[in-house]
Amino acid sequence: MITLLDVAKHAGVSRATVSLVCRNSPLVAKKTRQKVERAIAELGYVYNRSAANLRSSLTHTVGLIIPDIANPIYSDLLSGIEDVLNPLGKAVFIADSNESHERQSHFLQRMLEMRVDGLIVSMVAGTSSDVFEPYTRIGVPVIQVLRMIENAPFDYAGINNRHGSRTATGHLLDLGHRNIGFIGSLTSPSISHTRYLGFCDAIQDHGLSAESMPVVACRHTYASAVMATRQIMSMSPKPTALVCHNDPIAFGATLGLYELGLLPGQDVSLIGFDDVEAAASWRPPLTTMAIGAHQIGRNAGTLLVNRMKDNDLPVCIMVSEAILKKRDTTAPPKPL
Amino acid sequence: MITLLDVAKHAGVSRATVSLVCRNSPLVAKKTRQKVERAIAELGYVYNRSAANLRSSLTHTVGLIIPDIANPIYSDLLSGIEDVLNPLGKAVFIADSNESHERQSHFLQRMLEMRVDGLIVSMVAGTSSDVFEPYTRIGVPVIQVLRMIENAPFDYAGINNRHGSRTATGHLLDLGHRNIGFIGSLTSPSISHTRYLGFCDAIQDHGLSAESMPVVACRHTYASAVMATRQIMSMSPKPTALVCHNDPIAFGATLGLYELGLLPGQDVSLIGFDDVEAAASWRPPLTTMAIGAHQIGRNAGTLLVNRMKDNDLPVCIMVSEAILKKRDTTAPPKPL
DNA sequence: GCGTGATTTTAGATCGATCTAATCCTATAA
DNA sequence: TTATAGGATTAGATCGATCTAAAATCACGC
Repeated sequence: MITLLDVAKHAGVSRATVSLVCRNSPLVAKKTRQKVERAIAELGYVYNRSAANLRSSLTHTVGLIIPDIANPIYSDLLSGIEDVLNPLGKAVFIADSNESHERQSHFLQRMLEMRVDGLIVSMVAGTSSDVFEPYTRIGVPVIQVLRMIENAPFDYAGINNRHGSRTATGHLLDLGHRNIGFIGSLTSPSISHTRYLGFCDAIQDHGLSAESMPVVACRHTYASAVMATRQIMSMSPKPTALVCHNDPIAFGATLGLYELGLLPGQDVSLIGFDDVEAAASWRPPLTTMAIGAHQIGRNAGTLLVNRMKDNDLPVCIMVSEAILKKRDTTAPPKPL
Repeated sequence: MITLLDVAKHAGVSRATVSLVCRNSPLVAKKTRQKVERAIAELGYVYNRSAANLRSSLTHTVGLIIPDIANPIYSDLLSGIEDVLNPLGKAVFIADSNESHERQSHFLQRMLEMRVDGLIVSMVAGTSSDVFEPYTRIGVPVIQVLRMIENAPFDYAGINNRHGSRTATGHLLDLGHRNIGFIGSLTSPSISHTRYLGFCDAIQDHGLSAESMPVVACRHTYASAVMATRQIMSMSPKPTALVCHNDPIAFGATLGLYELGLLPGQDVSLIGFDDVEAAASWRPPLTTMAIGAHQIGRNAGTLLVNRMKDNDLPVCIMVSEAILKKRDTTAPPKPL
């Protein structure tokens, strides 16, 4: 195995110099750098990160733990995070907890052992802030993203779910709907509940009773959403519009409506949440609340960068507002 | 920072013993193990993987590079890989090349530097086997999955795309369709072409001319697939059935058909490829070719395990057959 | 009590980088 | 010619684990 020493001998310099070249240090003279780079190429030297990490305090590695790799918002989130961190030479390592506490703590442990410079986590529902204690003890910053623990001493980047949901519901009320159903999520109950509160806010804003509106919940599969739609459409008062916890559920709901012989946007209005890539190209194009997952990723990345510079900063909570994307699944209710 | 030495002192044993405990060695006596484990807990010791990796030859880490984290087949693939590797104590690190050669080689470099024990890669279209040369030189095994380079000296786990596509097309022909369109992929042109060849095989099996059948291609977004569908349905001969490169494109095609006022499975038959989770719960449930991505992941994991045991094994190509999942989007052509 | 073999434990060298602080150049000014 | 500043380079210690081979301990029969 070729090491720094071999390269150094071959280039006629010291190990220290080669090490500086590998790290693009401005200290080393142009000529020397070229000489060393040639030697590296000629010998086929491969940098050993374990050795580097052992000696230095930074690993230039950050961990990202997400609860569901199949949910498209997380690929947007990832690209936002990488936008900020890659230019700084940080590699982002992704792990999918799959909504399992066991898997989540396994990855937490592993990432701690590899001494990540920081951790960004969208945590499994019901996570206690205790699980991050080893991180705080060692001084590794933790950033929460999209999901958060109340009063936990960690930065957070996410959106205002309650207000977004209120806006979504308000949009339907403004169109004239008076019987509006809510399809929540069993998979992320906490966010779903917050969005339900926003739903109630809007209903009450219009002087109506939120308690009388039909509510169901489902999991994040089309089959589950189709079933929930069938269920909610048979409840009374029969809804003329549906607020869905997120876009995948809204997609399932359109399929459910098709099956009932109802046209989304004509017979029944429908609004989603997240504005995933597929929402605009769905047929009919889905009205939804854009959360800007990419930007949230950038925010999380920035929070981490700041905290890596100075871990004594006060806790920072960055909450952005969701924006209504009016497309074709919402319209005034059909006259009887 | 607490090290092995601190734990050793606290427990009244040597560093070596603590090290053995950390690695669950059967060498250490039960009593000693408990003593050490207590010390670890009391001191809040965190294992330092960089130090371990520097000294030992294995890092118990494998790299996985995929081209599109948003495609659901890769989450199935991942879970299959983890099924095999996690029980052996290997951690899988995922990176998304996003179909970019630059990103792919960046991750290849990084994973090599961290000395992964093995690499599983679904490579960007047009990748040359040269990019893996550093891996072979150092002796790190590389496994190709789902996508492969012809004649490259690496193991492969995937499916028989040509035969699967032939089966899919044959199914439509058996139902009586004679004008069948093919919607290919611009994103993975190589696989798409192979599937097109299978399409032609089936057409020719039935004594028809493949050249006369309408063919279009699109990207992996619903919008692109909707447009492709509109396009292909206006070509002549007007197809009564469509073979789609994969399920997401087939989903887009159903949306396109709805928009044209055509019912999938009644007015026009439709078959996908992959059998992603959403296919069964789609409305109408999508007929497709199941590739068993989870099992392919297990196969890739197994190939890697074998090769980690003995890197002198001859190259092994594991090609499984896709299975027809007959659901509701395929039916005999409508009588005129 | 002692030899024997199996089981546990350990000392000390080692992996390959980075860090610190010192030294070596080189160019310019006095 | 020499002093000096500043840039470029380096020697040697160090990070925290694992490995090897040897030593210590234990169990047991004679």
